[in-house]
Amino acid sequence: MKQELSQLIQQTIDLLKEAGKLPADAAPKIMVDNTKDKAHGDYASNIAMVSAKLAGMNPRQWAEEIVNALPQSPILTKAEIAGPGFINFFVTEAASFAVVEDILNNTDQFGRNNSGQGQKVQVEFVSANPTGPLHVGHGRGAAVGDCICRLLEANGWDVTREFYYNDAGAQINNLALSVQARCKGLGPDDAAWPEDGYRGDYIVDLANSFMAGDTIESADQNFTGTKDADDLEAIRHFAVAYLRREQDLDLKAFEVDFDVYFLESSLYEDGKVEAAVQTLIKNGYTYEDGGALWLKTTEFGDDKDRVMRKKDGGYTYFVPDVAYHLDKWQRGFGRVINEQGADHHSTITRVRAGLQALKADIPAGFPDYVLHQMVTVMKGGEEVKISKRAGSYVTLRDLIDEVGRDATRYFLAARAPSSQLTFDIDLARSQSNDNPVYYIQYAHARICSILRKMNEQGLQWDKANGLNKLELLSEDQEKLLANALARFPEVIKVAGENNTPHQVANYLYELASEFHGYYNNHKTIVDDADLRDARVTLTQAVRQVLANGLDLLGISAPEEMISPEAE
RNA sequence: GCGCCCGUAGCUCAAUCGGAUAGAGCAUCGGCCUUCUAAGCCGAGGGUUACAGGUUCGAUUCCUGUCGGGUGCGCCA
Repeated sequence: MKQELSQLIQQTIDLLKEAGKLPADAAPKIMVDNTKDKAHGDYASNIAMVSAKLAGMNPRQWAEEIVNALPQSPILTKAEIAGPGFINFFVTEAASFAVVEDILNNTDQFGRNNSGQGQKVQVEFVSANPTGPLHVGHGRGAAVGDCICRLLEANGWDVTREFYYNDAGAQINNLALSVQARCKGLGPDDAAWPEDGYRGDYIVDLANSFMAGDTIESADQNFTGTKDADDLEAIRHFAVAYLRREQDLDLKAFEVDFDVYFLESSLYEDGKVEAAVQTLIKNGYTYEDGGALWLKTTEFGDDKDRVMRKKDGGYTYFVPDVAYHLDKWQRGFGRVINEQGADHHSTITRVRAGLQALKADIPAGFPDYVLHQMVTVMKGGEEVKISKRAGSYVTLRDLIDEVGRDATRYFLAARAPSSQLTFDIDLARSQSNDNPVYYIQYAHARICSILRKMNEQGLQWDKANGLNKLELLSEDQEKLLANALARFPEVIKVAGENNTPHQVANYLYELASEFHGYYNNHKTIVDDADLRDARVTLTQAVRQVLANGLDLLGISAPEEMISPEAE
């Protein structure tokens, strides 16, 4: 609808140019918005205010010129000038309800577009170190990252989901030492306990498993505990495999799947780290100082240069990161999005600087970053800081166990990533009107129940008849519902462009609210078969959009709700 | 000290690349269950959008500064 109106305005602008009332080279940006107040019509445009200067008139006068020049259109009943110069469009019932047929014809494809044109995009998210169970922050990354992927797919992109494992380095060493200490029966309070060792209960389980000779089957390797507490190398491999499996199970419970698991260690094995370093040296962006090798990141906007190779000969973490992102680029991903916690912010400049210094024709802004802020978990009015299993943090599994997958996904994805998030466990687990997840799902279930109820009464929904009789929908709320449905494609587009899945969540809440209001005020199963078919048809369109939207969030669309009493 | 994010109703948050009278939910108060699921609906009160300037037809949104909260600032990852 907005598209049609935009075209109409464009035609009008062209006519006015021909009439000499606008400079021929004027190209004002045409915007058509939904109105917030139905007294302002169905849609509004600010075109007169934007282009008044070009026409040398005040906005209201100019709006009149535009309205007078508007060509006849079958979708328009009238256009009014209001406020400082808005043009308010009132569209016909037929035009408003046309979206219903569109939805029912396109079913699960409705709202999607092909603006990505099948181009490859890679999204890296979660990327937790295999040193413990996933925590809430990883959960937010998983929810936001997965929703971003779903949005990109809905916008026609060819998406690869990737998880980067830091399976090398000091943290893993620390992990191995911690497990070894547990294998030897030591606890965090013992003098011989490794400094900064991992203290969580899962380390005990891990040590027991190793000493029991368990076999760990993870995605790409099997490892059997050697029961030898002195074999640190065996412990290291076993621990990584064990925790990778644990994280995989967490992600599975969250229904987040990855296409590629990329191991940091493979960058060393394949010589890609060394190759990147040699290129940086060759390009003249490095120097030695104090026994270390430095990268001149200041030439690319950093506030100081960074050490690449430490005095002990090892590389700092961002060096394999640079090699990794070069690899992404070489794999043909013209667009890469990294979803990670805001505490990794400092890496952005370094990685981008390193990529530029490689002189590989990588665009300066590559890759894109979506950073999410911290999550605070509340329960019983108090902040929850620890879980038994992990010790120092709340795990993703804790949340899923407490409130379920759907609610966890919703709450972690329903806020702008750049905002700090308070996760209220009591709210998320409440099966009541307080809880937006259930509110949206309930709207979907209610619509499904309409068909069930009709079936019980021996009535059939005649879809074709319903589509023919949409003109019978004369209630204000019906038109508002249709206008809300028509917004869905734009929500997908905007949320996809901005990597803001929370906009989908907000939209669904609004749509559900519109529906509940309509449902309570107007009976759907009425005696008049034509009106009944028309109303059922409208509600089925609502159901379809709710289902499509919930799918974008990775949340189920139940056909009926389990009543609280049944639990 | 420097970088980044944030500051909107008592609380949790929205506000469609700058649009009309800043919206929801919770909480508070008042209505609605012989009627398709009351897990719901309708209504009321509640705001100097932290503060001060600037840009313009118009600012919660953009710019500058101040204050406040968070986070990062290692030859750790």
